[in-house]
Amino acid sequence: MQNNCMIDSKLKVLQMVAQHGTVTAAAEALHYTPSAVSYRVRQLAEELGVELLAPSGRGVALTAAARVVLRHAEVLYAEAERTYAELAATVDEPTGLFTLCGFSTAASRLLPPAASDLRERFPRITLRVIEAEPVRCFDLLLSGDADLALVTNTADTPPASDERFDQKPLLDDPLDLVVPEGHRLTRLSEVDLADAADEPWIVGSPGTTYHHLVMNACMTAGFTPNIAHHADEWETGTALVAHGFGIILVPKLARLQDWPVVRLPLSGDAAPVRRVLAATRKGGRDHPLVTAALERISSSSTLPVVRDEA
Amino acid sequence: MQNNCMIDSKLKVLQMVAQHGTVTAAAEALHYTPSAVSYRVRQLAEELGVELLAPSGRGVALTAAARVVLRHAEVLYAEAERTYAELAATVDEPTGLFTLCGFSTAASRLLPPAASDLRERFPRITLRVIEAEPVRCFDLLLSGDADLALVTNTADTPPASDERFDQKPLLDDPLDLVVPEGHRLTRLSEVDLADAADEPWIVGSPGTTYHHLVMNACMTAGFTPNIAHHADEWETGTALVAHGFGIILVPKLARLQDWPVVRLPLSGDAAPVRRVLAATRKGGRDHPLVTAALERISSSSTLPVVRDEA
DNA sequence: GGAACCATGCAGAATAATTGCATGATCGAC
DNA sequence: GTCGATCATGCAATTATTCTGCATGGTTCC
Repeated sequence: MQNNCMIDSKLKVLQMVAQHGTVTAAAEALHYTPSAVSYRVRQLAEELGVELLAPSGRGVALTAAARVVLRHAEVLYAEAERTYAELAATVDEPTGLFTLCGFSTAASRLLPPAASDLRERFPRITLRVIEAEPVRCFDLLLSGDADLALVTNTADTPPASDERFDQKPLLDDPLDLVVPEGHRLTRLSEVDLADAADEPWIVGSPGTTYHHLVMNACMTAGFTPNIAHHADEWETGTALVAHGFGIILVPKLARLQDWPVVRLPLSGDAAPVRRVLAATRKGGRDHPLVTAALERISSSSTLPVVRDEA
Repeated sequence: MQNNCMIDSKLKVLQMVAQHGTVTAAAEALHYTPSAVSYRVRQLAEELGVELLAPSGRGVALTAAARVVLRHAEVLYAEAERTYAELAATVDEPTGLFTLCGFSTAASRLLPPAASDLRERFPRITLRVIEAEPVRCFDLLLSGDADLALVTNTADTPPASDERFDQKPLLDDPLDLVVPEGHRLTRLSEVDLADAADEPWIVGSPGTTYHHLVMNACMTAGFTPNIAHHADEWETGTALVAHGFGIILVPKLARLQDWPVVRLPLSGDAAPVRRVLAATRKGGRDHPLVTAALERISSSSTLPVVRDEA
C-alpha cells in the first residue's frame, strides 16, 4: 500500500505525539529525532494559528485545539484510506508494499497462507508479514507500517469506537482443554468446561490476556479455577500438563509440540472462544488487498467464521 | 485565514490542473512554473501508484484515477475547512489574513462596510478586499486567495451542487427601471415591468449576465424587449438613457452618476431581482469570520435578505 | 510549413526539513 | 536537598526536497 501522501505529514506527527504521549516516543515511532517532531508540530501550530502543545511536567500535553485538530484528522485519514482503496480497485495491477501483521498464532497459522495467496493473485505487490502483539499491531497500522492486522481484544487495545480504526470480527477460535494422556476426562464422550472445575489449572501471568481469558471462561462456566501454576507460552504450559502439573486451555489455532497430552474439544454453551478481529485503518476495509486477504483467511479456516457486519 | 496546511499541496496542484485544464494555467494560478506543476503531479501519481495525467493533444487530460482522487479531495478540503472554522471559533483572538471578494457592485457597496466592521471586531486580522467577476471569485476561493465571495449566478459559475463550494443566497437585489427625466412612466404611481414593453431597451452585450438577466425579466413579464443599444456598464447605459436612447434596468445596489434620469422601483410579481450569493469553500461557511461578515452584510442591507437555508 | 502553444526533462539554485548536540526544566530516588 | 534520568526545545550544519530557467519534442491552427 502507498504511504500517506494526500494528508500533510505534520498531522501524522501530531497524531503520533497524541498516541505516544511524548515527543520522544512519537519521534521513535516515526523514525525521526525528537527535535524534528518538535519542529514540525510547532510549524503546524503556526500555520493553524493555534497552540497545539503545552509543557506539562517534563513532557507535553495536548491543548483543546490539538484535540479538535486530531478529531478532524481522523476524518481526513479515513477519507484518504477510502481513496487509496478506490484507486487500488480501479487499477488492474496493484503495486507496492502490503503488510500484514498479527499476534503470534495468527501470524503463524493464518497470515502465511493468506500472504502466499495474495502473492499469487497480485504478483506486483511486495508482501510483508509482521508478528506483533495486538497493541503494537494498532501502532503499526497507525504509523502505516502495516495495512491489515489480526488481533484479539485486550484491555490495552483501542475500543471499537476508536475512529482511527475499523475492527471487524473475523473468526472465533474455540479453546480446547489440554490434559495428560490417560487423564480421566479423556474417557468422557463429551467434555464441558465445568467438568474440569476441580482440576489444578495452569494459566498465564496475572494481567495477561490469556489469564483473563481463562478466568472469564471458568467464571462463566460457574467455578473459580484452582490455579496451580503460571505459564505464558503454550510450550511451557503443555510441558507442565504432560508432567501432570495441571491442565490448560489452548486455542484451536495454536499448534502444540509433540507431548504426551490430549486435546479435548469443549462442548456446551459456555465453551470459551478467543475472538479474532481484523483491524485496518478507518476507511481501509474495502481495499481490494484487504478484502482479498480476509476472504482467503475466512474461506480457508476450519474455524467458525463470524458473519457479523461490524 | 490560514493557508492549506493539513492537506498535501500536491492535491491542490492536481485540483488546479483540473480546474484550469492545462498545466500552464494551473501553474499561473498557483504562482508556480509549469515544470513545477508537472513535477508535483508526477510525484503524486507515483506515490499513489496510478497515472493521473495523460497527454491529450498539446495538453493533458485527467485519467479516471485522477477524477477519483479529486472527488475525494473535495471531501478532504471540506473537512479541513471545517477544522479551520472550528479552531477559529475556539480561539479568543483569530489571527491572520481574511480576504473578501465580490463582483463590482458588491465590492463597492457591501464589502467595505463589512470589512470595516470585521477590522473593528477582530483587530488582529488583516483584511483584504478584492473586486473580481464571479467566475474569478470562485477561482480565488479555490486557490485560497479569498475566503468569502459575493457572487451572482452566471452560466460560467459553478453549479450549486459543486462540492468544492458552499453557495448560500444572501440577498435579493431588485432591479430599478431607469428612464429619462420627464418620461411618461414617471407619471405613473406604480410601474410594472410590462409597462415598459414598448420602450427601446439598452441591455448588455449578448452573452453577458446582465443581458440574460434583462431578457429573462422581460420574458417573464410577458414581452420581448425591443433592443436598441448595448451597454455593459451602468455609466454608459445611464448616459444613453439620459440622452433619450432608451431605458435600462439597474440593480438597486448600483449607484448611478448624476445624470438627468429617474430611477423607478418596479412593482408586481414579475419585478426582477438579481440574487446575490455568498460563496465559500465547502466547509468554510461556519467560520466565525465568515458568519460575522455575512451577518453584518445582511443586517446593514436595506435589501430583502434571503432567509433561505441552502 | 511555420508559428504558437503546451508538457516535460534536466542541471543548477533556492528552499525546506532533519540531524546532532547543547540547554533548561522536571521528576523520582536516595 | 542533590544527583541522575527523562524530556522538550533551540540552534547551526547538513541533507533532502522543491523550484526555476532553459531546452526539447509533440500538437494544433493558420
